Amino acid sequence: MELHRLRYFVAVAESGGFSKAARRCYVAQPSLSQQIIKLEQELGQRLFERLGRNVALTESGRALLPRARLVLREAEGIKSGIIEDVDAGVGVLSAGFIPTIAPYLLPGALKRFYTGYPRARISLQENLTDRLVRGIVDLEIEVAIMSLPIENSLITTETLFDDPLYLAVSPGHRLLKSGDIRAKDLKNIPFIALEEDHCLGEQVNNFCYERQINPDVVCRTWNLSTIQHCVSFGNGVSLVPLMMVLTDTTDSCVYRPIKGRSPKRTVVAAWHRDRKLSRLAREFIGMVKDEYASLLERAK
Amino acid sequence: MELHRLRYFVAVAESGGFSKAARRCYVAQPSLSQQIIKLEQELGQRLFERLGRNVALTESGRALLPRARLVLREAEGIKSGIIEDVDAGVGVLSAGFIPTIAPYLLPGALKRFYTGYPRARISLQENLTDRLVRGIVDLEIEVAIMSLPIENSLITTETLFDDPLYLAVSPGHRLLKSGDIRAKDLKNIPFIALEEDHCLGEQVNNFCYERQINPDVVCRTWNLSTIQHCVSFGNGVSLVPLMMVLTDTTDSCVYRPIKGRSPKRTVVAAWHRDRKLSRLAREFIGMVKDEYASLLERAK
DNA sequence: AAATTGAATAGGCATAGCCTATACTAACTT
DNA sequence: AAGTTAGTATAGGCTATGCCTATTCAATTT
Repeated sequence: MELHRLRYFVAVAESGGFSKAARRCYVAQPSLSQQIIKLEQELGQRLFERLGRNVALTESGRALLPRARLVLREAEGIKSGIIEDVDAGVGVLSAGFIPTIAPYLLPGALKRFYTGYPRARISLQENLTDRLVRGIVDLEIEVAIMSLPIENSLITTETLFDDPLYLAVSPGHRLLKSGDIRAKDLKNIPFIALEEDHCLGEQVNNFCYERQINPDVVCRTWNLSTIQHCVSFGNGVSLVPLMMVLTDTTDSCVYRPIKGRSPKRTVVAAWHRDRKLSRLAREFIGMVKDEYASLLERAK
Repeated sequence: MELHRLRYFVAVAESGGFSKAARRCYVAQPSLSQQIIKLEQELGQRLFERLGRNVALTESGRALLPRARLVLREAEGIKSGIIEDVDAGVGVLSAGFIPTIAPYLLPGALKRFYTGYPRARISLQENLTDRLVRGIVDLEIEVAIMSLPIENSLITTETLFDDPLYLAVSPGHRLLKSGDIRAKDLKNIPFIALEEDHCLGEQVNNFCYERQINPDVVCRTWNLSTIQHCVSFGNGVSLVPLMMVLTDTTDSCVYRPIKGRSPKRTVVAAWHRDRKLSRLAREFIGMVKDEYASLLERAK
């Protein structure tokens, strides 16, 4: 089944003759006759009744005509169609988030995205950094929102913002009584830590190591919200990202910045070095950034 | 836009690589690469990002994929589709009727047809014999229901039935008092005739001429129902086809057969000599015949 | 009967698509 | 770090397909 044969067929059916159809298609009449014959052979059906100088569709021909028109219309519309689709933001974006960002930025970013591009869809993956990196390299993920460092020369990053880490304590904790809190104040205080598989856990670890704090880790967990609950129950303190602080609507914990060289993580968008980001991806990155800015704004 | 390029494109998109796609399509990898490049040129859009051994769809590629699948699916389904359609009686039948048959047989035949072939459609033309003949010769009409004679060597006919002509008189007409009615009884009686452009008018004319009746034609009309009304008002008598008699639900006229060599017309299906009738056409012809038989049956 | 119109057939030609061979590149191994 | 492997792109030759012209055949028109 080839398209030019369908084109010829439709031309004959519409013009009512091989010669007229040939002129319309800018080919010689024998060429067109041959192609019609081949089409008839391919379908195993006679398509026209040739009666002297008149040509009529057979029953099979009548059945073919609307189908042929449909296929041709679809095929001819492909080029304009894909351009329109891209312009209209129709498409699927494969994005990734690390678990210590997703709960806080994804909901708002998603809302912005679907408002701006109602015909687009997102295929989302929430995973640890190394899995996301693998996904990017394997071209399964177009862009991922994660945190530095990323050690992979195949990956390009664009920094979105710095997310400071705040100290989370239970209400009435004794640290709250002493004005500003500094890194050294954390020494020998019961500490709830995130598993080191998470980059955030690693980052907190490094911070403590650099400041020569040896925290008294009473619990390691996989989940920031678990940490939050542990802290609120007075089991210890922790360092949590500002985006979590800003989206915490409970009053179960009290959060304080760390004075001095305060800890932070750098949030980036990451994609394959050699890949040109799609429009949807670029827009989405911007929306994640906007969402964080809007969290800060609302907190004022 | 050619189909094999779309096939290759879909294969690459689905298999995630040019080599794998080439194996799937049973072509060499370079051939496939070339066709993809040509497709990209044709669309003016890059469809894949080639990154080392990985291949990913671009935004345009993602937009193309569902469209390409659609076109291919439609194209591949054409052959089976038209066969199914023909089997299922999907299609359009171009049929013709002469005006002195259509009102009496068409409604019933149509009902049978749409019951038996709900997905079929009829394109109908009601016209005088010579126009229908022209339509058949020009292949605009596949089959026409009309009456002999038909003088055209391009046309084949199949006789469906003989339709006797009955005498129509007003109730209480004096002819009713004298037992059987014979042709000679019509002499010098006011007569309502059909225009001779209608074959029926011609046929009645011939009948009278052959029997050496010289009817007193008080009115010539174009329409059998006008004749009926004229007769019922006592303006004269007429010869009308039995199918009209059988479908007349009023009691405004009384109908009587003509004894002796009674007049009749022969109703036939006519089509182009060299044309093979479609299944729908053959079925339709049968239904017209059935409808007449059923009129006779009901009248018993 | 001659002329005209239109479809089918025959045969040559050009090109599009396919093939093999090879180059090039990236990623994985040792 | 160098070699190996897997995969895509490029080059060049070949074939087959589609197109062309010329011609034949059939039917209708003049």
